This record gives sequence, structure tokens and C-alpha cells, in this order.
Amino acid sequence: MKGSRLTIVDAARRHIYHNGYGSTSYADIAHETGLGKGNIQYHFKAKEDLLHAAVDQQIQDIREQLESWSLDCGTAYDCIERFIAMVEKNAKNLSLHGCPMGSLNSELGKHERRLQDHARAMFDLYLRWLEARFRSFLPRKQAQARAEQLMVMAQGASVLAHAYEESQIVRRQAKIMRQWLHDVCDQS
Amino acid sequence: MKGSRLTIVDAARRHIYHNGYGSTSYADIAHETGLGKGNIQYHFKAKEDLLHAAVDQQIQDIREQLESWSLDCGTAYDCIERFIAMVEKNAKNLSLHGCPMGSLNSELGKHERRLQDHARAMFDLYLRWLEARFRSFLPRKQAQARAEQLMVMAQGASVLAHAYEESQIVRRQAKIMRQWLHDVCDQS
DNA sequence: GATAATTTTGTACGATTGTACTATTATTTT
DNA sequence: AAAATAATAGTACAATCGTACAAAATTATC
Repeated sequence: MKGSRLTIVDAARRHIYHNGYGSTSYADIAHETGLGKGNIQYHFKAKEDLLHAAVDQQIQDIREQLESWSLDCGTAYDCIERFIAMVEKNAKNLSLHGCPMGSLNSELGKHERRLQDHARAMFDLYLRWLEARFRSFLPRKQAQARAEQLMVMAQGASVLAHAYEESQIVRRQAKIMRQWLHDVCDQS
Repeated sequence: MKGSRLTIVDAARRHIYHNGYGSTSYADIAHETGLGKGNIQYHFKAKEDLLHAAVDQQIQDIREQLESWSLDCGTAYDCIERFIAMVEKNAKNLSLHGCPMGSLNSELGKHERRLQDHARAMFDLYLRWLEARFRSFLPRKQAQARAEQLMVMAQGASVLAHAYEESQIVRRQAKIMRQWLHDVCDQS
């Protein structure tokens, strides 16, 4: 039996991803987990705590994911391609609910800047990891720029796919990202 | 003296852009316009009507903007560059509040799909206009793809710039877009 | 100028929200 | 087993929300 706290955080992550932070209430989480509302308050006194816990766990997941990629993949090129493959694999969810990082940051950036500071850390993880891979065959300044550019493409694809509820947009952009990555490597 | 209705829609547009649709209340608009709360309800019976009116006016603005660009610019290349110039010019606002189209679509896509249908029309305007320009020197299928790609870059830049509250991200990406546009033209 | 229509305002209401609090049950510690 | 701590549930409360409605003020129409 999984601990209540973890059950709550899992439900919170899913609900925040699907409905947004502002549209996630204690009642929602209580209903979704089958637990009492007071119980959830016991584990997370304020609503902000719930978000912090959800983001923390997602950060943890991202860390493990990136570590596993670093180990699995031979070349830096393969590593970066693995990132693109992840985007493509998640095309359906991205078109249905947007990017978990991007949409949360967009929402929090509007009127919860303090909370956004935490959510932004997810971007940092991917960006620094990508930059490190690009540095295998590019100088620091260029590696930084390429990492940013790749993340821009991934986020833009998510926004458009979500707006049109059309996963094909993500797949088309993934193809473009691969071609772009190939060209970037060629030039170096 | 500007009509009350227009005053309300203007305030609604600004407030929705800055705070999001979910965090925009009748009380907010009343306070911002100095009008009574009941008055706003008189002009817009339901909150959805307020959003529809705000989106309608924004669509109108976009239409006029695109028409003016079509007239001003000589070549299709110049037209597309004008689009990039607009993104760059709005870098500060994009970093502070995100893209008015993108962030609204992201929010509505989460749990107001019916309203998103309307908001998506803003994307359609830009995409179809861009596609038409690209068709000056590209076949239909490729023109469609290029328009989508450019919009992806613009939206991605907005998301990242908003997440980091860093307008330089938009400016860097605008530079990349210009280079990209140049290359696309060269290849044709 | 009287009458009708429109515009504006203020308030009231039911629903939902985050939070606080108490009581009850389960688990651990001694 | 007894005591203490942690966990769970239910309820209460003030605040805010969208909406409904009635009265007052303004403008238009004849």
C-alpha cells in the first residue's frame, strides 16, 4: 500500500497538469484520491505546499530521466535525440494538455511569480543538461544558444498542438528538430 | 467620451492578458473601469460573453494589422519579416505576460475547450496569412509547414521568455528567425 | 414636457474556495 | 496494556465568485 502522502502528490500532479493550478482545489484532490479533505490539509497545510510537493516530485522524475539518458546513450548526439524522441512520444498528451512545464510556468507567471520561481527549475534542468551535451561538440556560448533553441521548438510545438488539439503538429516539429540537430552537428 | 461597452472590453482584454481568464472577475473589471459591477453585467450577462467580446476585438486588431502589413510591404519576404519584427518589438511584454494568444489558448485548453475554439481563431489568422506569403515562393505544402514552423518558434520564445522573465530570449530567437527566413528563401 | 427605453448602480443569493478547528481512528512507543 | 503520537475525517467560517434582480438615473422618442 502506497503512503497517503504520495497518493496525494500523484493526484495533485495529474490534476494540476490536466486542469491547471488555479482550478485544482482540495475538494478535487480529496475526491480523486478517496481521502478526506481534512486529511489532505493535514499533509499539506497550504495549497502552495501541494504545488511545491508536486513540482518537487516532477523535478525528481526529470533528474532520474536525464541521468538514465546520460548512461544509456553513447554519444551526445544520441542524448539530444533522446530528448526529441521523448517530445515525440508524448505528442498525444502534449496536444491534450500542453507541456507540464510550459503550461504551469505560463499560468504561474501571470499572478503567482513566487511559485513560478520553483516551477522554472524544471526548465533549468533540461536546459543545463542539453547545454552540457551540446558542449561535446560546440563552444559554451553556442551550446547555450542551441539548447535554448531546441527548447523553444519543443515548447512552441506544445503550445500549437495544444491549441489545435492536434498531435501531428508535435510529430512534424520533431522531424524538423531531428533535421536541425543533424545540421548543427554537421556544421561543427 | 468612449462608450462604456468599449471601455469594459479594453479593460477586460488587458486584465485577461495580465492575469488570465480564470483570474479575471466582474469585480476586477468594475474596479479597473470605475463602473458599477451591475453595469458590466448589463453589457455582458455571462462571463463567457466578456471573453468572446475581448477575443473578437483582438481578432479585429489582428485583421487590421495584417492588412496594413500586406499593403505596406513590397515583397512577401518583407511581410514575413514584419511579423518577426512585431515579435521582437513586443519582447518586453512577452517576457512579462507571455503571448496574448498563446497563454490564453493554453489556459482555455485546460478546461474551457468551448471557449478555446474562439481563441484559436487568432492563431488561424496569423497562420493563414503567413502561409499565403510563403506561397509566393513555395508550393502549398511547404508554405504551410514553414508558417507553422515560424509560429512554433514565436510561441516557444514567448513561453521561455515568460518563464524566465527575460526579454533577451525573444530577441535572440528573433535573430534566429531572420536567419532561418533568409535560408528558406535561398533554398527556393 | 411626458413617456418609454436604455443605462447604471447596489445588493442579495447560492455555490465554491482555502483555511482552521475538533473529534475520531490508527499506529507507534514505552 | 497504557500512553502518546500520527493520521484521517468531518465541519465551520470568512471570503470571493458568477449571477439575478430591483431601484434609480439617464437618454431617447414622441
